Amino acid sequence: MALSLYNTLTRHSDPFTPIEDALVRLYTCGPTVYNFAHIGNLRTYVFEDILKRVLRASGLAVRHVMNVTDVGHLTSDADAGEDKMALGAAREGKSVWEIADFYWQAFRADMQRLNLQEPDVWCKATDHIPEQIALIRTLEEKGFTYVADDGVYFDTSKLSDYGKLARQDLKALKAGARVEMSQSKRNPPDFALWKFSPKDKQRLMEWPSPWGVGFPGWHIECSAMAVKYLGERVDIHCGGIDHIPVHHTNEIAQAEAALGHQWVNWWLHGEFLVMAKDESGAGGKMSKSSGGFLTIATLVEKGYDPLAYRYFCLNAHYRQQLAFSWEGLDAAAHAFAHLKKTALELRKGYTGREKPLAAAMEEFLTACQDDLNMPRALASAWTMLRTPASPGELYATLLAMDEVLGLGIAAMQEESVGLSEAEIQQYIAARQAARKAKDFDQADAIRKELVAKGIVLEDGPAGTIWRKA
RNA sequence: GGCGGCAUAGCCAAGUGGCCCAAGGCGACGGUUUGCAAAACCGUUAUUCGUGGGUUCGACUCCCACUGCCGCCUCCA
Repeated sequence: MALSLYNTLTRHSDPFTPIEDALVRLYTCGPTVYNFAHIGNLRTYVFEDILKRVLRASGLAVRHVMNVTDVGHLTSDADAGEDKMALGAAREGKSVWEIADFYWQAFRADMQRLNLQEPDVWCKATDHIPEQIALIRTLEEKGFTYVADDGVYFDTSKLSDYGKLARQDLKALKAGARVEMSQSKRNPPDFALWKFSPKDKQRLMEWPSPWGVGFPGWHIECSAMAVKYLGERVDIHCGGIDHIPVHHTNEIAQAEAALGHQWVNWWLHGEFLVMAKDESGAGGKMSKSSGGFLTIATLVEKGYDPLAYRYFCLNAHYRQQLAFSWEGLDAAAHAFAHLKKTALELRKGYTGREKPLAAAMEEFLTACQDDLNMPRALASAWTMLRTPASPGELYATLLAMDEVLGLGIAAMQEESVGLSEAEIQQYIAARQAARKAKDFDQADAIRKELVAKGIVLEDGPAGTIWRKA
């Protein structure tokens, strides 16, 4: 059993070994809580959940830390742009703290609906201002910072290996720069560790610091909290692929400058969900300005089970862009419904004593451990369901696989409808009588009546059963 | 403009030198079943992997060119 993971740092897949034998220190960049998470954001969290489950299925314990970014960072680089949290607060007529709490809870609800296991530690940026200030002080003492008129900056020219994660050529970066560089920065890639509040107005969120009243820069929170909760060395740090060039690059810079040694061994990044092109030609990355903004709530309104979206994500590899389309989601929803029906059927023959089929499990786990190849793992699950074995064994195997898949097999229930079981049985009996009398018009009328109530009848060898339409 | 990635059946998507005349799912079609259905099950659905060259005994898999699409370089999962 060998787990291999693709490391952005080395650009290839390597056998994974944790620093400490049986404990994996995992840090995943969490949400900025000023709006609902869209399904593109959520794809990354599904990938991280799979990672966690595969680590556990590989016999490793995991300590998982996720941050909540509740400090109002700016909508664009440097001094331009507005505070995202303040924007949200103004939009909804609430305080920034209410906004933060509301959207954090909304995020947790989304996680629950997608069967994402919660982290062991949730940490909010605003609860860790002293830790962030302490980290900036350390950097200052070591000579990595400078104070400009609008904040304290990290001097990237002091690090010889700045940008190693993104493998960016700093000169090329300068040449291609589309953004005007903040006047106060010495080098284009320099980034703020602490920003001062504007002199003419009070910010909704600000704190005193040795350098003046203000708020922490965006990158510093993750480093400060990761060190606090996971120690000076981290096994795996994850996030979306967009974090490679800026956020994670800067996290590495500040953390390694402060610690004086390599900080994270494995960087894993999830690719984007992109919108399939529509007739108007619109498509690409999901964002508020273009390409639509779909949330779990949107999917539920349209009648999809959130887990159908999880299944949809599992059908593609996490390092591959996944094109979202309603047709694609429909296909996943059908597949998921089929799986559910199969599981409920197999469960009838399950006593709780059956063991998972060893060969099938091995094939499944091998796929999971090959850099989380869930499409292959899922394929092996479908193949397993066709192997000659007792329903109980198949169900036991499916349950074991679901430890990783997280499709909620054990919790699946026949869906309830408006009518009681006894009432439905009366309809069935009446139709049965009509059928016996060869009065098929009457039998079909009863069936039609039930369809109108959302119930479908199916005549099988064991009699007539019903299910929700 | 610079950097990176991708292109596999109607759709989604694995595979990345011989096990591939290419996994799995969805859809479609045919069959079993049914009073008719539905569901389920069985079968069929790419001799071929964007196009053109090259390397090799052998390429979907490596190299080059071309075409198309996407992402990053700016807050961003």
